[in-house]
Amino acid sequence: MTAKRQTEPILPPRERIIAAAADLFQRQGIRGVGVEAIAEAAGTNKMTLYRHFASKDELIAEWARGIVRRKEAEWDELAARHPNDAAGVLSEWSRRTAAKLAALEQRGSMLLNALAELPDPDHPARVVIQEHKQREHRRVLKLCREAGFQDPDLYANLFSLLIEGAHSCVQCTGMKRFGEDLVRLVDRMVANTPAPAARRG
Amino acid sequence: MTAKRQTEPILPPRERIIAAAADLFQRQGIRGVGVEAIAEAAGTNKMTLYRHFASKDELIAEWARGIVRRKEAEWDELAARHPNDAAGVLSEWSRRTAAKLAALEQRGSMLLNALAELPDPDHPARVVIQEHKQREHRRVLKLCREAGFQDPDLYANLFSLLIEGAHSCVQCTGMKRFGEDLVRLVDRMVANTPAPAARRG
DNA sequence: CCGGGATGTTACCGGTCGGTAACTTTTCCG
DNA sequence: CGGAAAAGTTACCGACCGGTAACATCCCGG
Repeated sequence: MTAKRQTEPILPPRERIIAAAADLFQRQGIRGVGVEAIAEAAGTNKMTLYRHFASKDELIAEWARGIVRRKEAEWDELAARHPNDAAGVLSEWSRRTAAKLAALEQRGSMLLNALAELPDPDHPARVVIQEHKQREHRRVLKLCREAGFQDPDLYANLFSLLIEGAHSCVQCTGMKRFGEDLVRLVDRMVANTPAPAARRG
Repeated sequence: MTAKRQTEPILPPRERIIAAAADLFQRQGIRGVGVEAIAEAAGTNKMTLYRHFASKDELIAEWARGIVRRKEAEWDELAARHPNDAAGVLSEWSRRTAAKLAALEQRGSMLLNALAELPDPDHPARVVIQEHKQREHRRVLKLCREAGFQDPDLYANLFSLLIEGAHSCVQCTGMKRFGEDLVRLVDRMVANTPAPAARRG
């Protein structure tokens, strides 16, 4: 038995800690879970956690940075998959969002939840998330311009309101089919481009 | 000096406690403030707090019940002020929402924030909020039907997505004019009623 | 094989948390 | 005025929080 337990993935502790934190944050909330529980769930201990992260707040920020990184990579990938089709990118993004929201019931976007749980405007995670939201909105605005909307700012805000609203609405049961209706509404919005500049099909 | 301090309003402690909790919850988050701080901010002490509320969770629930009560009263008042004008009610609601969101910068809806901060599905405040959200969505759906939309379910979801999205977006700086655009979008939606049943001018 | 850095273990720190007991003071009303 | 209910005061409880010190151990590359 030289190999202790290879059942556990051989991921380095740092990434196991972030993965465990992501899981616990989602189920119990960021402030509802202690560092000890995170370390234990990661199959390690508090000391190792503090060797990799200066503080719990920094761990939270790093966890948020990972989510942001993946989200922006997905935007990039989507733009590459639909070249010269800004409307298609927006439509496909709404489709993916709806699918993701249907998968994880309750607890909408952990980025939004983190903003709600961390009111301190100087919290490292908060600035990470807000900067991401600004970049994302600029990207959406650019897409709306490329899609040829007559009022890109208005339509960019419409898109953002719909997407963020969907993330919020999953927390409240009772609103049925918000996922399908989200893509229907975005598709309807996209169909309204009067000058379908660079629309391929 | 028989009257100690009449500078403080003579509200009974119970309401002072809820008011203090509302203020602190908004500025520091629900989980970020302790009962002792709430009692002190209310000009009283922990024992009195616990004579009026069985636990912190029950205080949170009572605070949420107050918000819900006022919100539903405002819906009622709006319906009474615009009789036989469902579209006008929806439009006016978006206007009021935009004004409220502009007033309290950052930290969108405390009801949404509470859902994010209290993941436990059995938390008393959570059920209070979710039941309210269901009632509110039923009300919006009824208004959409009365307004004569061809697809009331879709438009009710659109309205909810826009409103909840606006509450979420105020947490992320950088999205400008979401308030004005919210009312523009709702008015545009309302203008789309093909059968303006009972629309008065 | 051996040495050093990365890990694991245990115990501990001060502080704060939600919640309670016992008791004193105020208030208010019959 | 009298007396009881309500409110205030102080001290305390066990549990947990984020964070650290000291030390044992493992693993891997030179």
